[in-house]
Amino acid sequence: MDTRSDEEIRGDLSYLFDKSSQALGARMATALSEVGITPREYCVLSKAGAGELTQRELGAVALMDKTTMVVTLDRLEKSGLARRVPSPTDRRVRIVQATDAGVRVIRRAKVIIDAVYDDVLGVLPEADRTTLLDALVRLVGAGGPLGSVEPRSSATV
Amino acid sequence: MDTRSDEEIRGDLSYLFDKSSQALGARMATALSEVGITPREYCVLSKAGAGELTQRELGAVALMDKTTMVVTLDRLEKSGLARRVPSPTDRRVRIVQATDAGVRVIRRAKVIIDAVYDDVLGVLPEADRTTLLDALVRLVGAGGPLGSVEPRSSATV
DNA sequence: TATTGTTATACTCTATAACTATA
DNA sequence: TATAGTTATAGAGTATAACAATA
Repeated sequence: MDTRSDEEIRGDLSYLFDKSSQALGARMATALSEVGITPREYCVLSKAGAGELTQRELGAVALMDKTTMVVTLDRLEKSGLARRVPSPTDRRVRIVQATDAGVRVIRRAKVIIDAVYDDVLGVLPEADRTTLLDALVRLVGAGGPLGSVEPRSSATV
Repeated sequence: MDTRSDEEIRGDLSYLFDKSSQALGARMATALSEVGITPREYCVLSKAGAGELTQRELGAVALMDKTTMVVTLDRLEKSGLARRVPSPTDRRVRIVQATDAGVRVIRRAKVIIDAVYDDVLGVLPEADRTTLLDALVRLVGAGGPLGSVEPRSSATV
C-alpha cells in the first residue's frame, strides 16, 4: 500500500504514530470480534467491573462524552454484558455493572489483547521493547510534550 | 485528563499509540494553521509538488480515497495553493500542481513540522530517540506486524 | 438553580454507488 | 468495456443543545 521506503517513513513521525494507532486498532477490533465486543466496549466494560462508577464517572475515566457513553452502554446492555443499576442514594444517577457474562467476556478479551500485544511487540528485542514503551510513556504521560498539561499551582500563575 | 498512572498506561499499547497519534495530530494542526493549511492538505500538496502525478496517483501515494482527494483539492484550489491541469495525453485525467503560493506554503510548513518533531522528540535522549523511531519503523514498515503485507512472489504461494 | 442521563440534531471524516466524459 | 474524476449519499464517530427527572 505504502510506496515509501523505510528510510522515508522514519522521518515522518505523524505517519508512524497514525499508522501504528490505526493498524493496531484494526488488529484489535478483528481479534476482539471473536468475543463479540469492540475495543471501545472493552474499554468501558473493563473499567465498569463490579460496579463502583456512575455513567458520568465512567465517561470521565474512559475519556468519552456522556452521549457516547449512552450509546455504548445501550449496546452493552442489549448484548447482556452490562447493566445500569439505580443508585440508592441519588435517584438521578446510574451505577454501571458488568454482568456475569460481561465479566467472562472481559476475562477472555484480556487474554486476546495480551496475545496481540505480545505478537506485535515480539518482533522487537527485549531491550528495544522496554525503550519503546518507556519513550512513549515519557511523551504521552503527564508533563510530556504529548500529554495533558499538569494543573499548575496557582502560585506559578 | 487521564487519571491513570504512568505505570498503568505503560501496559496499554493501544492507548499509547492512540494518544500519541491524536496528540501529535492536534499539535500539528494547531501549528500548521499558522500557514493556513491542515495536515492532510500539507500531505497532498507536498506530494504534488511540481506536478507529475494525476489525482488518482496522488490518492494512491497519500493513501486516500479519490473522493476524499476531490474535496481536499477543491479546498487547496480555492485557497490558491494548487491547481488541476488537464493532461495533454489523456483528456480524462488531471495533473495536480502546487502553485507558487503553494510551494511557498509547503516550504514554511516544512520548517514548522520539523520544529514540532524536534520539540516532541527533544525530551528523549538521542539514543532513545533512535531506538523509538527504529522500533516504530520495524512495527509499521513492510513485513512488520502493523505494516502492509508484502506481496509474495507467486512461487511461495 | 444545578446536575444526571436521555434524545434530537449536526458536523466531520470517510467510503460506496451512480454518473459523465473520455479512452 | 474500462477508467478518471465528480456528485450524491450514507455510515461511523463524536459533539452540542434541549429536555425530563431529581437534587
